[in-house]
Amino acid sequence: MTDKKEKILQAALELFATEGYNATATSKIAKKAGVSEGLIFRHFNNKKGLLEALNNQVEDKIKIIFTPIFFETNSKEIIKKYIYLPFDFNPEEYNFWRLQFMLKWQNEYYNPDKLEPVLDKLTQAFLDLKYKEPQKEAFVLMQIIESISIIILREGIEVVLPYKKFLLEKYKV
Amino acid sequence: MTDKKEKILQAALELFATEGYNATATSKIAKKAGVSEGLIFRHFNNKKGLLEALNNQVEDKIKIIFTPIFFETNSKEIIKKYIYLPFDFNPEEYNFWRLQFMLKWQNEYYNPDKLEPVLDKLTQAFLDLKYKEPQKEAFVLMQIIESISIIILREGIEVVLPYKKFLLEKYKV
DNA sequence: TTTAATTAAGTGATTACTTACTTTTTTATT
DNA sequence: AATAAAAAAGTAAGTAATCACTTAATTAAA
Repeated sequence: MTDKKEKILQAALELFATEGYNATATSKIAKKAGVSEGLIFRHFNNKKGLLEALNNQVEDKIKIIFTPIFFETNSKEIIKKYIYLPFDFNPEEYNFWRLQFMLKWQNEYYNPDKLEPVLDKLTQAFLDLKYKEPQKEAFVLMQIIESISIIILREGIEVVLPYKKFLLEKYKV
Repeated sequence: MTDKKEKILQAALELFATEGYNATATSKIAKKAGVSEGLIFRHFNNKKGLLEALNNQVEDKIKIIFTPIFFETNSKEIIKKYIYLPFDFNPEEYNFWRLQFMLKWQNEYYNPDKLEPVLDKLTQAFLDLKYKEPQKEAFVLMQIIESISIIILREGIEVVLPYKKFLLEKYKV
């Protein structure tokens, strides 16, 4: 990937994540990236291609984040590591995840199955820990962690920092 | 409010909630409402005015939804009624709430204080029920209910219907 | 010397919004 | 109740600005 192509992606991500996809003009992206507007279309065909290039990174990033959990065998550790997730987000990637969460509202990009393996892994853990309804426990915990992720991406981590300890104690992990 | 003004608001709400605010052209709203485009600007000054007119309804609607909870004195009933909330959403108002949740991603319209009285009421209930950290319990429950609300608005109520019973039992209400 | 990267200057289509005008409703006066 | 005047509701046909995207030429790299 050339230097300028990278710059374009970076500028697009920042603008899409803060102003929204439709509100971001390609001219603005070019200006921010310090390139001519035409270069965007040489490298990415059209505006949508830009968004898709950003979206193509999501599977890799999800994999990176969840790999330590998938390799964990101790049930309490699985839940513990999962609770840690949003608090360990790399701030440099806030924009990336912000965009992903925003896109959930555009049906075209919404795929609820993406996190099914995670649900399964958590369900196994709750089952092992003798929870009565492990699948539902897993689902609810995922909703809590998703909510906290969203708050962090929108308002920063400070507001929800106390809930790390609270959740760890609540689930006794 | 005249008949056509109402039609414009209704069309705008539907389009904003499904396609997004920026992706919706005023010409499209006029077409859907069956009025001339100019009438939109006569009644609402500009496109943003349309959005603000819709947003002005939110305080009233929040009040309507939460009033039964605020008048409840029995702590278990408070939590019970709160858990019921998303499952009792009026489908005719799905678009309205969908738009509200979408707008949360645009900083301009995001106000986290709006639900503080609800947090207080739930905190009181958890305190009364001898929970160790009532304020945090209230916060987490609110996140769960918000997540479930979002799923209902995006995918329909069927997917999360089993969690009604599950949550009621989890909180013993 | 061929290929790829890059740009400046366009393009037609669409955008939010305006203007000038007509129609309908409300108000005031006989 | 009838009528005239004023105000509000509504429309058709614009407008300039901006949009995503293209073209033709230039520069740099392989």
